[in-house]
Amino acid sequence: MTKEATKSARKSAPEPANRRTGARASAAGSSPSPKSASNRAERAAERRGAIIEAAMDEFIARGFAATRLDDIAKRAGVAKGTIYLHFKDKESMFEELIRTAIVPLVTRLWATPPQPGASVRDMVEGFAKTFIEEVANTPRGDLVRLIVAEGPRFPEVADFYYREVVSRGLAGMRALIELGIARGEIRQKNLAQFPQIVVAPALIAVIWQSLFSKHAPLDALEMFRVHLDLIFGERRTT
Amino acid sequence: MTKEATKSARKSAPEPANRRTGARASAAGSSPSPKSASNRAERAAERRGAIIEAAMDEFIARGFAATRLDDIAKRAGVAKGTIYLHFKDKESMFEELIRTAIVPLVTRLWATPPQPGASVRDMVEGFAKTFIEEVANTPRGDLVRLIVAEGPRFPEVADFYYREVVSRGLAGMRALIELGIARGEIRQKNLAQFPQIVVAPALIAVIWQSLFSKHAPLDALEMFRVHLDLIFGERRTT
DNA sequence: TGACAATGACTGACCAGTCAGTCATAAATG
DNA sequence: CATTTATGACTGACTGGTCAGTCATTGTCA
Repeated sequence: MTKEATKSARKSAPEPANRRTGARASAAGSSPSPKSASNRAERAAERRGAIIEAAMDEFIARGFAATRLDDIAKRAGVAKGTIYLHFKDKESMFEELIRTAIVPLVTRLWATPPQPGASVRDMVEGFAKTFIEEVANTPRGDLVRLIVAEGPRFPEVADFYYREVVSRGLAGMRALIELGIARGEIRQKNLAQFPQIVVAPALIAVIWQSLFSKHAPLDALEMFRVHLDLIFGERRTT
Repeated sequence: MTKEATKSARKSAPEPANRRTGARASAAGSSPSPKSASNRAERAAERRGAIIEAAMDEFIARGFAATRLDDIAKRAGVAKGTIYLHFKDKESMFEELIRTAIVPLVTRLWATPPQPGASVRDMVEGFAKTFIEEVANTPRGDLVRLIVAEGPRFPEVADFYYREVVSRGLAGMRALIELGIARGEIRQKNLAQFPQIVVAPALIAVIWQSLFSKHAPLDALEMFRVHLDLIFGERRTT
């Protein structure tokens, strides 16, 4: 080791890159005071947010074990001790992180406009479109990969993910499939037993983007459409 | 940390379980015995094998960063220094490990009896059956998860995996799909563009087994059959 | 000013990688 | 063969660096 330590630059992960253009800095500024966050509680919340965001980036880039709290602190623009004012320890920080990140993600996904007149296919496709645009093709997708990666070592996280995302998501999808069957849009009745099948290409897309996209880019949305053609029958106009 | 260290028992991962029945212990006895490894080179190879196996278990259970070489050594019944007689360092050990584990895995998978008279569906189903029985429902499946987990941090591994498994596997699947289309077994012509779709449920199965099977067991093979029904049309007799 | 927030130097556990020494085996010798 | 010498696989205590978590000190708000 010794000098290896220096070789691959001990910098934080890849880089903030797209410093979330102060969006949050002002986000806290819902208060009338124009002079940024002068209020104590506000500043604290702001810091906490910065820590969470920084930690997210680092954990995604390096995984749980290889992430250093010093790096998180540096990236968040905060001293290491500050982290411990907000989180008990590294482990619970990780768990809480995932939890707080998933909720808005799922909310966002289920916020699809109901569109009463739409066909089931359109609903599923709209859902997929949102997922691919908002998750698979963005850093959020890595969150999913992170859960797959660390899940077995963090049963709490895996359980939470199963309860809040997987089981609900599959239940919702199953309902949609049953609706599709009832309406005659879907032939294959057994499909309702395995909603996973409908969702599978979405997961593939997430994994593909973070592992192989540099070797062979994947048009995830088009792939999903072909998949839907299998389920609902062709409809391509192209 | 402090006492945390003790809490979750610093034991190795889950357990060696099948102590390689003292093969070596007896070797120390009278050497003339032709059986077991009495020869120097043989013993070395045996040790190397034990290290690889132990390392595999540990890496799968804990991920790269959290795995301790002391644990690998202990599990392999070898001193830590011995590891360095066989591998340059932890990182290259990990890479070599994956490489040596994948080759036989892939070989095994492609060793499906060609069965000249079989339909394309039967071929794909046979392949899936092998995969699910030999990979998804066994510890080998965790190897796949390990690659997904560590891939981004080990570009070498990801590249290797793409070259040796993904691109070949998809090419083979594409050929099969085209055959299916030519034979009229498959309607959906666009499917050949995305062989990933055919394979997707297999990957889902692997991930499901290691993350969620305790919450809700998944009959992977049945799921795959339903998926094939989508592609080839129903055929269920059950 | 008093109370609380933030800091970052510090501690101690931990662990990858090393290396001087051991000893079973193989080769050389009588 | 029996005995001595050479080999190198194997060992595990040790080193140097790293990093999670602490806490005395310093800064800031109300």
